[in-house]
Amino acid sequence: MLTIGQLAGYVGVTAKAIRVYHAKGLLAEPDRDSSGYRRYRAADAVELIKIRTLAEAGVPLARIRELRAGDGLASALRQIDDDLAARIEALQATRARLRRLASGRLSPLPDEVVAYLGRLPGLGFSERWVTLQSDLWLLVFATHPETARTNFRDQSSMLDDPALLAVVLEYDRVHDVDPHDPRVDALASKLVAATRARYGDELPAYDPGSAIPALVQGAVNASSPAWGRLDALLRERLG
Amino acid sequence: MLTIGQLAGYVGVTAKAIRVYHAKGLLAEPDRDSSGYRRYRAADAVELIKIRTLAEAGVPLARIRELRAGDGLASALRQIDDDLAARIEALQATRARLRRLASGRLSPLPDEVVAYLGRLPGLGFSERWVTLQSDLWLLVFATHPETARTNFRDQSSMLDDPALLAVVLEYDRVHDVDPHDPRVDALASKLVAATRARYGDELPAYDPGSAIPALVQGAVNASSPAWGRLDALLRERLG
DNA sequence: CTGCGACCTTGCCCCAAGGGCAAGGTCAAG
DNA sequence: CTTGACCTTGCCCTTGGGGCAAGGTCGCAG
Repeated sequence: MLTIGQLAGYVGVTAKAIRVYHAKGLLAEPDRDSSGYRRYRAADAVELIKIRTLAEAGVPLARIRELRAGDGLASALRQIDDDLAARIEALQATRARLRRLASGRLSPLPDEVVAYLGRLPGLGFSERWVTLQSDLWLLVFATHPETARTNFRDQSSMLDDPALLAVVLEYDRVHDVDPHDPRVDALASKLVAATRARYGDELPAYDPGSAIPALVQGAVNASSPAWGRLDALLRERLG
Repeated sequence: MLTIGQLAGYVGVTAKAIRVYHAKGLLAEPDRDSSGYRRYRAADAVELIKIRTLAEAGVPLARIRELRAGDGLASALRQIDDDLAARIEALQATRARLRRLASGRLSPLPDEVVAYLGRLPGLGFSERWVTLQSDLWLLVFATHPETARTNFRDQSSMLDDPALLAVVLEYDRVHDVDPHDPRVDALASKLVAATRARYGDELPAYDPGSAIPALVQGAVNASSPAWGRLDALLRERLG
């Protein structure tokens, strides 16, 4: 007949854990010897091993108790197995993300982006615009390292075309006007035309599984009612 | 500028979690607007994504804070990655164990073992012996389903040889005698002779990575001083 | 202007699955 | 007989939040 410490040692758990299983009704309390010590038999070890197997699979203790009481065991086991498979996959995905986090430089931004941001004030952009652009590229480079550079070059090259530059500058400027000012509507038309000229009917798509475009646009819209309206107009007209 | 709920929604966490990260010093408190609401910028989203990536990898929040404060980041990330790999393997092992638990019948014991246990009282074995045997095979079948049957047939077939049966019966009987009674010593000699005759110098080995033999023998020894001494003598002479 | 519902704020208590410690009883060995 | 290693119960501590209360705010509709 085993003491609690021996049982714990053999099965590889702590005595405290065994007491917890007793307290939660997972494992039946064994008989006590004359001095009040719990005395276990090998059958208890079998039960304990089963409990640990389930617990290590991440099954909550309360659920383990139910399983041991009632039946429906087989289907529950199948579900636990599926769950376990999902968790393994999730961990592998996390691991991949972590690798990217480790390899991608954690320091702020690529030099070419820093240079781009430095040019903006000289071209007439507001400080607010610079901050917004900095935030945007920070986010995009952090979350889509593979495609960020291509996207960035595409976007930043717009400043080399004086006509496009003027449109973008106007975007910056309408921040503070009334949302229903006719300039907002006019700017929307110009942006639609410029976009069609640049990309045709095939708009460049971000990773559809990502919330980043929504995040960026949400931040932009929230900072000015005029920009919010502008965004609505563009959505409507570009479909 | 984002509110806490928007940030939470975009990154896929709850607002409460973000507040917790603030409280634990993981994420800097952002500026408040005029009504006291927290207002976030895209850079905060980047930080939050990094924090979540680490948290999902199982890194404790306290550790994440240290990592973000001090450096030694690269080696820490490598270690976290190793850790993650280990956890994935452990889960896969657990899954395999779970499968065995599901496929192996959970109901007590194979019929042939039940039949064997039923024969024991008629052969002259004590109730204690029957209990012990039941416990033993329960454990062995639960933990070593592949080899249990072979082991069991080997052991149970001993009862078919009248000479061996007598020795095993005597094992049962010496339970209550004094450990230094000469019968213990004599029985040890008989057991050594019988073992040598049956197996030669090559003793049958259990899975060496398992604690089951120790568990069973520990339970046996603990139940009687005479059996404890018998075990010591056998180890000495066979070991 | 006044709702209304959806948001935000802080503060508090609650959960799982034990860990750790205290205060006392027990056991085996020297 | 003492010592050290066990055992007993009871209580508080931890992690990563969840949930609720009580109150302040927001934007929109009537």
